[in-house]
Amino acid sequence: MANNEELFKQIIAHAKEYGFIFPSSEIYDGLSAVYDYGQNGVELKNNIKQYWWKAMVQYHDNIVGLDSAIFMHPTIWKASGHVDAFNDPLIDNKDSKKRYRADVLIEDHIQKIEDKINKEVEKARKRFENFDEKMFRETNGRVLQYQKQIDDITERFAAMMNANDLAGLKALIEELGIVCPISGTRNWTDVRQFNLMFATKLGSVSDGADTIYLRPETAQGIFVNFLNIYKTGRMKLPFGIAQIGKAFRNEIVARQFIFRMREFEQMEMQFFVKPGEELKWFDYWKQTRLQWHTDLGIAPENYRFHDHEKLAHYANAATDIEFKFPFGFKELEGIHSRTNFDLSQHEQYSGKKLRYFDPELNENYVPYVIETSIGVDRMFLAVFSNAYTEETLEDGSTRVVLKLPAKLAPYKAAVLPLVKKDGLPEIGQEVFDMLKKDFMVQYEDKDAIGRRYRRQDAIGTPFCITIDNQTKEDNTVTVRERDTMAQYRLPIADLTVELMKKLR
RNA sequence: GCGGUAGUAGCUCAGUUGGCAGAGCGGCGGCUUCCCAAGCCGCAGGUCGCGGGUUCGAACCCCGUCUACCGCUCCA
Repeated sequence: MANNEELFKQIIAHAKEYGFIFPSSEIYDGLSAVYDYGQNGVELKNNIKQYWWKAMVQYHDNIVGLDSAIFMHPTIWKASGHVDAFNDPLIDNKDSKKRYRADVLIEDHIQKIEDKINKEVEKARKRFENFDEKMFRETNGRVLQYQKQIDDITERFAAMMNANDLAGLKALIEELGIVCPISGTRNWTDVRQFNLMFATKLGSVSDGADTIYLRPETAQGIFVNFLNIYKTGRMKLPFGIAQIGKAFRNEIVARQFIFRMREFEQMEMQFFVKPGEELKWFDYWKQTRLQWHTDLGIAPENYRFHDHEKLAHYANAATDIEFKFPFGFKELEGIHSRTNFDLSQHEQYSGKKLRYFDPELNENYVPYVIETSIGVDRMFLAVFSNAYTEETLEDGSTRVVLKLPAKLAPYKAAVLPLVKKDGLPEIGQEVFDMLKKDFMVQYEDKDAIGRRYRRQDAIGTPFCITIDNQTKEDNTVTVRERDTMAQYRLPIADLTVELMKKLR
């Protein structure tokens, strides 16, 4: 495990040293869990997005794209459930260092009192023949006393939750004598609210509802545009809407480099299907998405499905594609069967009909949805950490090479005159000018050739094109492959076509 | 948020008891070189994470703080 920690640190250091990822605001001491993508990182990231967009939008005639705004009407987040779900009051026990949801602690306490009532009922049932449970519950003194406690607590608890009275919740927990199940003490911190949505203010929304949120997921932008795209695109079920965009979550703890950031980017596709067909399509997307990953040439054993046992309230099936990161298998992509929950919620909150008219059945209904959702940054980390390789060569020397899938590499080729004289740089410039129209290419003529190869290895450039004296005679160049270091000669005129072939 | 560990040049790291802030690699300008880093010459690059305190004097001691990594916790 220590080895993996060391490896992860080296990967992070490499990402910085070679212009892939920098800590945000670094000259001001940085900003926790925010990162910037540097000159090579932005290329790799863009290539990942393009690979996804092509696979989803370009290769499916029934999937279209969308770029919805980050700002959205605040009611959307009430409809989606995020306003409530992202507002948990949390409290820590200072002795056990464990954190709990304050509302859950109180609910558990209420449950304990209910258990006591049930015990009384069971005792009585054994004692009396012709036991009338309803009568007993309504008349037994001890039960009534317990029930009164429950009613009191529930009433005050509900009022506090509605009023967002955090100090009151703490007082209630202390008053009820709730102890930490681990430490057994009542040594609690104050109750704090962790709202996982970032709020900001918009100038003029009616009725003082001027708080708006930075979206915590891109999916809702798709749902609220369902009708627009269905109508204007003349879409027929099943069809999908794909979107790539930033999302923001005020994570309590954001950690592990770019794995969990406060500002991150998602690639989401919502696939609308006929009710009853959702599980068929769920399986289809499960396989299709896994295929997308393994098509990159990354070993399949780095991936596994993790099917959810406990489903969210809106889902009737869910799985994660997990990837073997340097710190273990973690979620890379989620595939969820979200039923018609989201569209139904938006129907209810907006008062608009979000329905599909099915010409075959001659009736309309709210479509079901299969969601595929992958984090761009997590994909970046998966590809990057998988590519990072330290090799010892036959002659005992070492090299660090990023074995990136060629189509994702920041630069596709480097043009390198073998020496900086004899007219070779001039030819190199011509080759560079020819290739740059179709590919990201680098030209470099400083330092010994071996050193330049190593530099290109370190940023994952799959091909190095070397100009030598023979080039002047027959217009051929050496192509050197990154992973094998094998070399072969090609006519300059064939370079573009050959590169295209290799990058498909 | 709690605990542990760390922060000195772009990177990796030395820095003795408190006494002129260093090395290797890398970068830049040259030289050399016809195929895989560590040949030669030269140059640039630092408020020792930040703030305060102790001291004649602080990279070093004390306090605070920020950031990162690991563990706990959280993750519709």
